[in-house]
Amino acid sequence: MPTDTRQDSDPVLSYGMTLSWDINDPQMPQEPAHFDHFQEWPDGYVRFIYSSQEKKAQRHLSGWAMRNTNNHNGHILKKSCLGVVVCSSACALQDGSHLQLRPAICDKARLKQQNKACPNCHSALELIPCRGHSGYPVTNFWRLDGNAIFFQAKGVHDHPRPESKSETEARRSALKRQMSSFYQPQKKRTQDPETRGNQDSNGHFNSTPPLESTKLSDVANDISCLVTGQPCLSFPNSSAYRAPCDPNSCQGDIMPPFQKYSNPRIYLPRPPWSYELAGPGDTSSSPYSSLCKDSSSIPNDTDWIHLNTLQYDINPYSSYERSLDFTGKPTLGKPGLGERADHGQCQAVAMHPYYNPELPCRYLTTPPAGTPALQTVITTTVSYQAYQCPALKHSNSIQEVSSIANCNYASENLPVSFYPETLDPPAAVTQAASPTGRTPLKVPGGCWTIRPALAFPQEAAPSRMDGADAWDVCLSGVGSAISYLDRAGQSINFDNEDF
DNA sequence: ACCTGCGGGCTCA
DNA sequence: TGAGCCCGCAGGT
Repeated sequence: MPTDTRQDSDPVLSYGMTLSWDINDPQMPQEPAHFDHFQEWPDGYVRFIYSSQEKKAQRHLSGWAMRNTNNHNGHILKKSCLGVVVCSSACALQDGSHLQLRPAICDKARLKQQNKACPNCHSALELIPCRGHSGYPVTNFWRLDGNAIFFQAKGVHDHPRPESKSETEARRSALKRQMSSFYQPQKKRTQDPETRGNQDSNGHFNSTPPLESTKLSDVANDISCLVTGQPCLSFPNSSAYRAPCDPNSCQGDIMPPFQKYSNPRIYLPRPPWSYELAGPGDTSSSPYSSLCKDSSSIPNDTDWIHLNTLQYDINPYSSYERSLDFTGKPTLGKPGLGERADHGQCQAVAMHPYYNPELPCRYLTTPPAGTPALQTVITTTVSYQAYQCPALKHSNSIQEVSSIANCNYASENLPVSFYPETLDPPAAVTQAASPTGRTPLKVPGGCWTIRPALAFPQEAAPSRMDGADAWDVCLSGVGSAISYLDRAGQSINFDNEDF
């Protein structure tokens, strides 16, 4: 039975955190009185206790791309984060967003995934490894004990969120359903020359061969990177996309009823913020309608169409979490990049925009020698305050950046908003901020913000660059976030012709 | 094809 | 010894 709202709405008071235990303890808390609601995006040094009946917990699911890691303990399942796949050139989509693909769990599949070119700029795709745990990937531990599933996370993800697992699964299942009805209409359509090869003036996709000459399975795999049922980038009725429940807990679970749309063959990712899209309902004038007319314009590799714009991990929550005295053994910081050579990231350090030394970024930062691991030195005071989401393009203002990112955070990364009474984002934010007693204010346009007064402890370290720069660089999706705000304030207007 | 869990084995501190 | 990683295998979807 889940804990009451109050408990879960407070990271500290989440039931798992109220009890003192460690995943490695010989004896786990017996007969837990309460269970936490499942957290799809656990971040920070958190612990949860789930019911053994919780399906997602049973499957050890996570929004993060976690791969199994052998810890030589049959009773404790350990998983480490794979990070996120991005374009090596960090190319911006027309709306300013960036690729944030979910790394394949399978090593082979992941290599294959990285060998693909970014269809947006034809650069290589690169894997940003997670180094959120003292230079190592964030690890999650699962342990079944009695009627409880104990979950413990160690580390703070230092990369954007990938596409969630549930999104991927839902998209694939949706794709399966669509593929059956796809082939016939497509076959007919390819006989119509007017419907082919005229989607992209840059030739990015217009050379895509007809599906008849393309393995359907390939198409399926590629399209599988499209999102779950977001039809043709149009939002026929934005209200249909408003999450009927918390977007965090329901990511991918709540599938837009795409079947009802007239042309459901092409699905584009549902950006995180699509949950909140409440703009003018009719977007039938979307430029993407042209794409929808012709499935032959489906890019060979549509992985890139993952507009995870706002999934940057700002995590005031995590900062708060890190201020706790974690029961785990502190881990001294380790050199980050140097030890990552085996991950093939050295080159990325030199080439990858995310690692650009001239562009201070969390991905680049290496814990200074002698600096305690981040989880052990947190004294971060997260000052929640209202901040107005700016409605301007690509600003260098850290405040604007952070506010945007936190808009997302507030709506999506709060592991506390899993209750019907918190389904309303403002309510969720309010609850999230409640530990500090500070309540965010609603921003015109429906964007709720929580702005941390301080950067992360890492950023606060002497060796780290100015926090504003870091924010500015790392939050590469801000452009699209702002664009979204623009759109939200006006109308949903996707105009990426590359689609 | 891919995900997932398991487990052997290696390196390093 | 513990942590982290790599790899292969098997079962499932």
